Amino acid sequence: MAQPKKAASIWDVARLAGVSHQTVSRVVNGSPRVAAATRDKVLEAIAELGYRPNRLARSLAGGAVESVTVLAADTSLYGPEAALRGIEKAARSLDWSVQISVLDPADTHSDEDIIARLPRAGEPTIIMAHDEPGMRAKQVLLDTQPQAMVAIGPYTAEELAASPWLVGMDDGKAAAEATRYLLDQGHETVHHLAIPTSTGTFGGGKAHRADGWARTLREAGREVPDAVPSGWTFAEAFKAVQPLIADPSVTAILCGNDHLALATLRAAHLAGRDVPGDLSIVGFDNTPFTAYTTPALTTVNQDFESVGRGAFELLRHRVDSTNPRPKPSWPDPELIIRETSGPPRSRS
Amino acid sequence: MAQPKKAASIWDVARLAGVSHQTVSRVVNGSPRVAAATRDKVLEAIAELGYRPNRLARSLAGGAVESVTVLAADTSLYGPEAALRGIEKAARSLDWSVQISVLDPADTHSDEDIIARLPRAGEPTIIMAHDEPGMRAKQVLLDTQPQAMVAIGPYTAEELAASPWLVGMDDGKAAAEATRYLLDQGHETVHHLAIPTSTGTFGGGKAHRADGWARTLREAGREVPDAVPSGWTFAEAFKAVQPLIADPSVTAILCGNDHLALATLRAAHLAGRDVPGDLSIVGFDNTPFTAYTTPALTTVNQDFESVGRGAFELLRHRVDSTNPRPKPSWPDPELIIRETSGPPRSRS
DNA sequence: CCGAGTGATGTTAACGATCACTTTGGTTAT
DNA sequence: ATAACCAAAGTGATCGTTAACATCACTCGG
Repeated sequence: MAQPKKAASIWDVARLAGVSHQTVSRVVNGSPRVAAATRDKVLEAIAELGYRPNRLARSLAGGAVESVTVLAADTSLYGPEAALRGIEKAARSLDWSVQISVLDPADTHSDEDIIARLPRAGEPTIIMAHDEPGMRAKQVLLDTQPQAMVAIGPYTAEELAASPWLVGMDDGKAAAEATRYLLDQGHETVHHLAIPTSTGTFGGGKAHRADGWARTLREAGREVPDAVPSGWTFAEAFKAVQPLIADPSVTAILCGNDHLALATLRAAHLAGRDVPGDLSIVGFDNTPFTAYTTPALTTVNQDFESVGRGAFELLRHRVDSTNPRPKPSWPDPELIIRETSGPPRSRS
Repeated sequence: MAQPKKAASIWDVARLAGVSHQTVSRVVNGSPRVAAATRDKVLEAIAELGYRPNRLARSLAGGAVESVTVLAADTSLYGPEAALRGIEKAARSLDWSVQISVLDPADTHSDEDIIARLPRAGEPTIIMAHDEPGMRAKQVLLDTQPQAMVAIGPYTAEELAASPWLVGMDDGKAAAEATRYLLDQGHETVHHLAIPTSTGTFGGGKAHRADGWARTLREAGREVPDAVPSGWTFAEAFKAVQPLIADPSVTAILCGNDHLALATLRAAHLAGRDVPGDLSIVGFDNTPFTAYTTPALTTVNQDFESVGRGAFELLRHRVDSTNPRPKPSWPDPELIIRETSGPPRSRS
């Protein structure tokens, strides 16, 4: 206890078992070419010394890679969190180790900063490119080690097919579905409270939520109101949505995610607007809390976990092309209709 | 591109710059004993080759440690997430690298499984011991490498003082404060919907939420109803709380966290019980969404981020005792009164 | 009875960095 | 002029592990 005795190495085990270190290595890695008696001796020594292999040394020595680093910023959102779970599960089932490194959204990381997150050059990496820091990180890794990276984000089928390092879902399609549903309910038009990545520097891709929304309105020959930009937090959303809430001609708001939707619901309640009578609100992501708000939020469910799984499979293929390339799949979004949406109350 | 050309090593840089590998090492690590001209040559070579030091090799060679691994299970709860942010910030500001390894709550990890999470024996580790898998992990690490671990969890001042590897907050005290508040509002007694760790195998510590609640009721001479055990999910909480909702004599429920509180609020609404008229509900943790539900949740705020920071400082002390031992501090819990609590409606 | 094959081990050389020394020159004090 | 010193740079060992190759003792077929 007072003596922080150093951890046993493969050599200590070898000495105690009376064999060479290489034989110990063979036992540890389950090589078949070890006599049963020897194996037992070694295992005994391992147990006695409490030996555990040093993963750093192992991968330095060029052993199998079997480790992924996930770069993510905001893991408090349900989508990324679920995708992460998918990656974890897929990786664990193959005995890969998974490390997560969190990018600070406030901080603007320099390129070196981002690269320094990786334990070594060429470390297999999955990037959650759903927000600004993630998209930055994607660019940096793309320039640095494109062969050992995969990014998750909102992309169309074409984009996915064109870029061998992308995995994602077509958020635009999902937004289109939600918008069409609101139109079908009889709303004149649908307003949009947009997450930061749908607008500004990084936004504008056809697979983005705002794009799917606008496209659908145009196709239906409706007026396309300006999308209202919001920050990621409840407080920012609450503030940003006020003009929409105050405007009685607004009867339906599609929100960029469920957090924005909850803030909108709250704002509507405080302003005395009835939901869904005066105003329909639709969220995005099917975050667990949405089923338990009052009224319960209508939202769009997407299978993030399977996207995470797909990202891991693709990474495995890219790192070692003997692994099969998973066929790109975009899980179909599913609209979950609950209590915050319905037909507009007919004007008197 | 086709050629996944190997990453440049320190030797490649040395050769290109016409110096020894050791000089390159000096430049990279900012040693003062390098001539300016040499430094420039080396930096140029580094830039040209896109060299980045291999962290694995570096820590193998016995360089400064400067890396923490955080073991956590459920990071979707606000508390752990905020604590993690605290660790991240503290670590980054000293240029330590942080890896997170997620324990699967469903899976019962074997001891080796948990240990295998660490990149090497002796890796400095912080464990989020707020749930079952975390508590398991704490035990395992305690047996394996107590000198390089710190655990975060609910502990009393005495427990914290006695165990040099613990950091935490006195949840019992916080629960006591919330319970006293409800009693002061005039409620006969207060019921408790408990998180799994407050009951069962791991529960029962004096710093646990359920304990603070029961203690306060006893001290006030009130009847102490059985705590109602709940799982972690909304669905489990919703189901578990039904008997309390159905019982009209129940006028106040203290919930083990904000998720349970939201489920309780939803259940009360569906059962037609008015909140806070018929029923007061108090949550725990001040999860961001609590300010935006309708009615907004009364809850207990705790400064998780500073606990995370404290954990990192303590770990630094334990790994290298020349670093000062941070004085244990338990940030004071703060009751945030919003709209789900108040005096009971007087019986007619 | 001998050479080839084979299964179980040992030996040596990386891997990419740091650490503890050693060497090389040029100043400075005596 | 010479010892002493110092800054700048190099050399070799080392960290814990795996890969590649070498060795050794058997067994087996001809």
